[in-house]
Amino acid sequence: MPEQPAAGPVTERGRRTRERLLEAAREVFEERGYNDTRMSDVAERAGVSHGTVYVYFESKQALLGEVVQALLSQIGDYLRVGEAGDPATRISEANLRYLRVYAQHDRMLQVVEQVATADPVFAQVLADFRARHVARVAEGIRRLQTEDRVSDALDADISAAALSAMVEGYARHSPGYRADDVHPTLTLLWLRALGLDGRITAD
Amino acid sequence: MPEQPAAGPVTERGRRTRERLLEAAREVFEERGYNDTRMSDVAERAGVSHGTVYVYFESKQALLGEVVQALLSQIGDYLRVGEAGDPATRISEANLRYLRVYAQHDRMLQVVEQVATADPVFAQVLADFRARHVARVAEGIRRLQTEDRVSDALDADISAAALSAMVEGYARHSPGYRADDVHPTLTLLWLRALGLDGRITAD
Amino acid sequence: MPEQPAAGPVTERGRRTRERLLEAAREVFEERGYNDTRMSDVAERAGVSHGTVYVYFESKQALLGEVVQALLSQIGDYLRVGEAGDPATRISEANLRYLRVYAQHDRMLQVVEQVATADPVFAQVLADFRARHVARVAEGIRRLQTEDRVSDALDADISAAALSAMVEGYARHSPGYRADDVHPTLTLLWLRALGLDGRITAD
Amino acid sequence: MPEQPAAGPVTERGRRTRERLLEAAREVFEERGYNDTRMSDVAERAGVSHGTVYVYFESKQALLGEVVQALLSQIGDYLRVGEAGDPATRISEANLRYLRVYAQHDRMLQVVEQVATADPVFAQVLADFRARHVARVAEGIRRLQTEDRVSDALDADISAAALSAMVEGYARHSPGYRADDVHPTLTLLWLRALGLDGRITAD
DNA sequence: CATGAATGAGTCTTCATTCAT
DNA sequence: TATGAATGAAGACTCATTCAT
Repeated sequence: MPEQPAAGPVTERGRRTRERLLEAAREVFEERGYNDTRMSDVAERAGVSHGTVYVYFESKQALLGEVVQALLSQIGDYLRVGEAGDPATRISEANLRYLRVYAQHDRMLQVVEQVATADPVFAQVLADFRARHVARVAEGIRRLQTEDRVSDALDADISAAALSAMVEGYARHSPGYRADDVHPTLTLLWLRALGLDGRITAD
Repeated sequence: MPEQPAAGPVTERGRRTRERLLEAAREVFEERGYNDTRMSDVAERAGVSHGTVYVYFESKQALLGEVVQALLSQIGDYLRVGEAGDPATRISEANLRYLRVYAQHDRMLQVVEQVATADPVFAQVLADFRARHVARVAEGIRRLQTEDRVSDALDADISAAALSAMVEGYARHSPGYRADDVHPTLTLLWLRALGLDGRITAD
Repeated sequence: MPEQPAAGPVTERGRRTRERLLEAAREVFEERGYNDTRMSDVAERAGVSHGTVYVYFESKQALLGEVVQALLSQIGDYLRVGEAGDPATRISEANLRYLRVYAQHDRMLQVVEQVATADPVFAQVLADFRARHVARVAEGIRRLQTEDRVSDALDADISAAALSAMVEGYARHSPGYRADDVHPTLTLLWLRALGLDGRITAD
Repeated sequence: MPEQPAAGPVTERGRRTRERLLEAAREVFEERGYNDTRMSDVAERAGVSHGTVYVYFESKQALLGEVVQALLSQIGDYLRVGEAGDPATRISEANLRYLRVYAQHDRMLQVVEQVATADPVFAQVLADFRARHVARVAEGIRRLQTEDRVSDALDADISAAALSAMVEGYARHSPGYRADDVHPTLTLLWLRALGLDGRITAD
């Protein structure tokens, strides 16, 4: 009966407490950032004693790890757009979703980045997440290049990284943007950059 | 940004010590991030005693403030491109500079961002810096729109923010990129997005 | 020594759980020492849940108390040598047993001593145990002095304490000794010190 | 100007504070044992703030380390007896010194042993100290065997360990003994055990 | 009997900052 | 100006113990 560290809760009550702690942690991390959050803040927010946090999470870092994992998986799911429709539509939809989900998780993503600056593990998690996203975009661009719908003059990987960064960066640095308002322009930029906006290109 | 202590150093020796401390601070902040840097690390790196740092800087935050101020002003100067040449050339040149200077100050910029997450003052400094940059880009776009060289379908402010974010975001998330290698693709994307690449547009 | 909780276990199952806990405690105490042993370690080793330990033992200290009580009584029994035979033989046999039993319970005895350093109750238990042993030895010496087989120049109590300490101390500080190997020398020293080795003494 | 951890104090004031801390630590460790001593106890006893302790010692363990080192070196010096005089006199003198120094450092030695039970580093330090002592005694016995003044029937190493343990063990387990009172008996036992008491031996 | 969730007192340790010299 | 000794607030983490189920 060896106990794994922070083994999952067995009873329903335990499950709920753990859930409450994760939610509380997400909230408090968002409000104060990682460094300025005390474990007891999280406990208090969850309505439990501060020792209880350590029943479910090995350390502050581990707690953040679980919050981040949940967040990224949630975001990842939301971002996955079906293969249906023409490229422009798919891109448009993807951008809209990105802008929406980013607006929603604004603060928490900032916090993860903050931690990643000083912690290689989180830096890797974030880099991987981003890399997967970019890889999907690059794949799409390559397919369009095969079909001669996107110019081969563009490096698919760099373009994917750049266009993804454009949307992420816009979202990150424009606090309080309204996804539905900015989405048309961003998508238009994206499509025109790739030459997918119906214009006749010279190359 | 926090102000300097009472007055700058008067003697030459003092001036040099202060300079050494600023340089040491920049180095150590880059290596360990803000939070993980101890004032004594900075002192040690500068070859002075622990308490000496406080002779020149009121607090750790003030020290960072001065480092950042110097950094941003240096970057700002470097980024200012002349008004000469056609738009494409100017944009190309601006992007190249941005990619180069970002590569150079990679870490320190990350660190500032890290701090900005938890400190409104630095957040503002960074936001202002970015806003000035974006405003200049937006101004350029608007001028081109006036001249009918850029479609009015694009919102100038959003476009400026997005394209700036594209370059900055690419630089930020692509560790070890070579400015000269990625620059053509990024500039091409930018120009095509604005319709400045010589292609005949449909709108 | 702390007393047992309200009453011993009533069911057979309870008796077995209790036994398992005692054995687990002995093992874990030996492995990690008292302070570094967590109650949950004991529970885990015994294959029961965390809280179960408190069903049978009032506290960590009480648990140790029972382990020690069992240990000392077991050792005490083993050490009791019959009155038969000449003194030299009896002493030889006693030493052999001591060396053997000490080797066996090496760690646990160290642990008790460790605790005794900070806990007067255990210090007393240990002192009493030792005192009983020494008293028996002293009694033997006094008898031999009465019979003029041991010089009156030796203080019986001090000698008893010293010779007992010699064997115990040897055992304690010579990790991995082989009882059968060192026993002859130790016994010889003991006998000669008392003048029981057949040599003609001058006094 | 790389700072070694806990670099030695530079000023006289620092030297004195460090000294006071070491003395305070020795006292408090003796009074409460290692585990029950809080760093703030030491600080308080030394009349400084609790943070100051960490200016001079890296950790609680390191602090104990220094106390022990000082103690053992002090004891070691005191124990070294000159080569002058006949063996019996030298042994007598050595025992007297041992009993005296042990009585003096009673508690602290116990504490070290307590810690050694759970900490291999201290266990080693103690073992080494003891081994050096025993080695010196064994060397003496071997010399006497060469000169035919001690029987070859005795294993020199075992005898040395045993007789040393006899004195140490007596000292350890007889709280409040008076060195001058018990010394004659202990020395007599030692000498007779080795056959150095002027009696004619049979072997 | 057994479980495991919950508690909270207890401490070490860090480090920005102050200050006497 | 420079030093380095001293401070003390702050916070993560441990674990014996309790208790509702």
